[in-house]
Amino acid sequence: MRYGRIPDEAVRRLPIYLRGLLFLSEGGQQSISSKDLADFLSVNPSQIRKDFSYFGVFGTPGVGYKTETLIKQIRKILKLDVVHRTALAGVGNLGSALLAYPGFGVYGLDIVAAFDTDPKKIGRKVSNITIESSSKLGTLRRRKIDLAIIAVPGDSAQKTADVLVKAGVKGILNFSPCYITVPRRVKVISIDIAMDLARLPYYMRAG
Amino acid sequence: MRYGRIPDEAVRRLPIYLRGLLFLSEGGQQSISSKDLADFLSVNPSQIRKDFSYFGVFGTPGVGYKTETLIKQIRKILKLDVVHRTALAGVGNLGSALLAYPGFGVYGLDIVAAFDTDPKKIGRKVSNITIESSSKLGTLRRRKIDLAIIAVPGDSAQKTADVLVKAGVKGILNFSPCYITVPRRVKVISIDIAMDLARLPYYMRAG
DNA sequence: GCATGTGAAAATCTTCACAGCA
DNA sequence: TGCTGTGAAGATTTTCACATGC
Repeated sequence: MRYGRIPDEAVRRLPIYLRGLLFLSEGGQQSISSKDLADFLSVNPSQIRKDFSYFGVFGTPGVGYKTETLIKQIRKILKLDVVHRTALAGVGNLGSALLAYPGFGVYGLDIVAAFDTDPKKIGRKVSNITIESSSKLGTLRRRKIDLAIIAVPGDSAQKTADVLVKAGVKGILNFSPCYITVPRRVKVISIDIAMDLARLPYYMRAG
Repeated sequence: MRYGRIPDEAVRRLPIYLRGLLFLSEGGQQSISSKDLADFLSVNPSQIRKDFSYFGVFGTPGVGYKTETLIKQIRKILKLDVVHRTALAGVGNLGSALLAYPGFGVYGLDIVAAFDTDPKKIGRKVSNITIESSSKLGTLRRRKIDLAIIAVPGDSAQKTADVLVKAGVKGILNFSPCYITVPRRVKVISIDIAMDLARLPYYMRAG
């Protein structure tokens, strides 16, 4: 499936394309050109074609890409064609919101377990998931859970990551405002909400 | 304050540097070299020096940067030296979590108002903020609120953005899974949580 | 004719390497 | 000596432009 070196940026854009395609495919059009998609997403059409070519995704000259096929191919490249069982570590305000978040399903991601250290929370149900003790994180491998979301306070983020890695998790989405160190085989994507907000004022015009 | 064209990437890194500096300054060291900071953040020291130079931030050869001064300068560049009053649109699960989120204060960002369309929510207090009707969004300008967070469902995100822009907001942090169109003078930064998670499986090793 | 796929060019971003100063 | 600031080199990414195929 790989065609030479693939820019990380291209991987980052693939879910954007997928989201746009899913939206546009609801309109029922059988095929879509790179220009159609580019206009919709406000990006450059060549960029889209080049990105697709990195992954060996090809369309029909003079026509475009078959919408359904394209969606399937992108899903397959991103390994979203199989459901990924995901665990949540830390069921505070943010964690609870993530459990209720409706957007994951679209991408074949399913939060199937939630963990917290607070004894008061353990056993409680949030969005149909029963909160378990963090001491049970070791069961993840047996339960075929390969992704995890860290939504614990910063000071315990690294410790949580260590446990998750030991439990066989292969990818971590980190919401804590901390840099996390893991073995190279594990991928971490970090979202620091405050840091994104912190960039906004810079772009504000005077007045 | 501008020294020639500044890469967007440099702006994106500034809050990362700031976060690291705040952490390291707690240790009490008066000055810090680009290497110290780079090691701590796992980045390249030249990158840091070059980034600083874009903004006219200079250190002392042979010594480094004066920690306190550096923090102040970065805050000023990012316009975080004045408090930014921020509004939240949409007090669902995610919105509530954001209201409770402790990380904004560090960057001088303060959520001072929350809005929702659900009559059942209006008047209720969440994290000490009384939820107001979305019909009151027009009051933002008078209340000196210049930033906003969109945490409404995707299908009303654009409508909400339109109202916010009309109400004088100059920057928007968008959590809805939608592309939002605004006048050029307004900056939008979007965070699509599911999309970030969707990139993870790609990097997973087989097995 | 129309839209793809792709080398080549352009633009951008990162790292190097070193002169210069405390 | 040690670390900065910065031109220049290198690496990467984006865009162009056009030959190719439907």
